[in-house]
Amino acid sequence: MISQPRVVSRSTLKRLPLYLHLLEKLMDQGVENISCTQIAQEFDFDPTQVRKDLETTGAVGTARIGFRAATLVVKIKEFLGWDNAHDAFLVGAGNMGKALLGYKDFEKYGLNIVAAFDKDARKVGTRIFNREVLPLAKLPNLAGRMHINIGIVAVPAEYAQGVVDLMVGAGIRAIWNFAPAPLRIPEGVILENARLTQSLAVLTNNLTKVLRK
Amino acid sequence: MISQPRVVSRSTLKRLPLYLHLLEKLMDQGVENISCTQIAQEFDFDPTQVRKDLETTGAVGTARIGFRAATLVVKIKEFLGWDNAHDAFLVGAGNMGKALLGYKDFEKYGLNIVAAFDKDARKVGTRIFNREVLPLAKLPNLAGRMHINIGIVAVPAEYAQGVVDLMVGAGIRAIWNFAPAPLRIPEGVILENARLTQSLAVLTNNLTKVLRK
DNA sequence: TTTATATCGAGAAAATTGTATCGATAAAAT
DNA sequence: ATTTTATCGATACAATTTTCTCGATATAAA
Repeated sequence: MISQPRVVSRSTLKRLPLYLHLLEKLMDQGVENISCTQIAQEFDFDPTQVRKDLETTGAVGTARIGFRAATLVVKIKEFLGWDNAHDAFLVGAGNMGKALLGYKDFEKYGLNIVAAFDKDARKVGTRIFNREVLPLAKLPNLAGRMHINIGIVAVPAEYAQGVVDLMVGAGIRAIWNFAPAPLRIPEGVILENARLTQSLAVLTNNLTKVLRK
Repeated sequence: MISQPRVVSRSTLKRLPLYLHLLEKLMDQGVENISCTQIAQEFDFDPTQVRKDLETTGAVGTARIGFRAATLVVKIKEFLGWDNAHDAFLVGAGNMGKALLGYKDFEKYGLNIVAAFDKDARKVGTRIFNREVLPLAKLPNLAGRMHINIGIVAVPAEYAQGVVDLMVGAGIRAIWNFAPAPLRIPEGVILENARLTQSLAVLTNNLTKVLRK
């Protein structure tokens, strides 16, 4: 088992889940082997690009056959860190927070939201999708005791930095941010922004261009 | 007024909303002018990159002063098509659909979700954030009459393609997809995927790397 | 008034990412 | 058994994106 300190591009990393979804769908349909060409066709990608992406996961295929779907799924999951569940805390039990708590598929992707926090006393004590909403003040203690590595930020922009500081202070190593705010984090902590507005920007800009014609 | 058929990179398009959020925050604080250097510092970007991004919107700055925040906001919004509201239909009144319906800020970004649709008879007729859930069968007729350009797909993966086909048939020009499924669309229709799993993949892969150390 | 400094704008250079080519190989067809 | 075809894996090439460099300009300081 070789553990390479590979340099993976963000682009590759973002394509891998697409392949994974497709592979799972195809496996449900009984497909056993799949070629890069097929995958590429599905997404309108270049076959070589797909091959390179798969290469980074360490998967090997055979000529004329392609890759074994089952092996590929395992390899991609391993590579993404989706083979071992990561426990996560979520802060902000608003709409976005609720949607995330209700998103069943996260488990498949190795993410396990074990508790939700909110500073609003009215929300504290309620249950959302079978997880109790706890007071924010309890986060630091619990995060340490439960060895939580991932913190999900689903609060309004103005509170986001405060929540992040609390999380980082509690030893959380990775922040998944849904708030539209630039966040400051110390060296060594991972920050990933999941911003809908970025995606929306691409959509509306393209639409505007098309409509102008 | 010059209407340039500019070639904008996706990357630039995705950074623009970040600048916009920051600008709005700074304007609230009374800031009138801002330099690319300042913006760059906030996000850890290269100042030149910020300057180039802003250039694509047609904004012009002055040496030693920077850009007028108010002008910049207008320019970015214009460029992204966020100055005129686009009406949108949403299909899928599940968790993700509800979260999107409850996301007040979309209005600020020129997106106005005017109706929600679902095929589940139990959901039809209920109201979510002040919008009635309508039967899916009514979508084509209504979309045409109301000149809807944007369709938001928030259904499980297996129904996504069917919903998209319905939308496209109803004259919808742009699809914002939240389902983890590859979608087929005809030439001329815009497809933008807003997939959380991609963002999650980047996060967990990085976290795995850090934890292995 | 003169000098220093911050910033823009434009173009060149570097880095990254994506695409094309080609030999090797394994299965299928002849 | 031989030829054909699909595919992998590696490498070279092209395009795109980011970063660097530099002259021009507007304000502030001396």
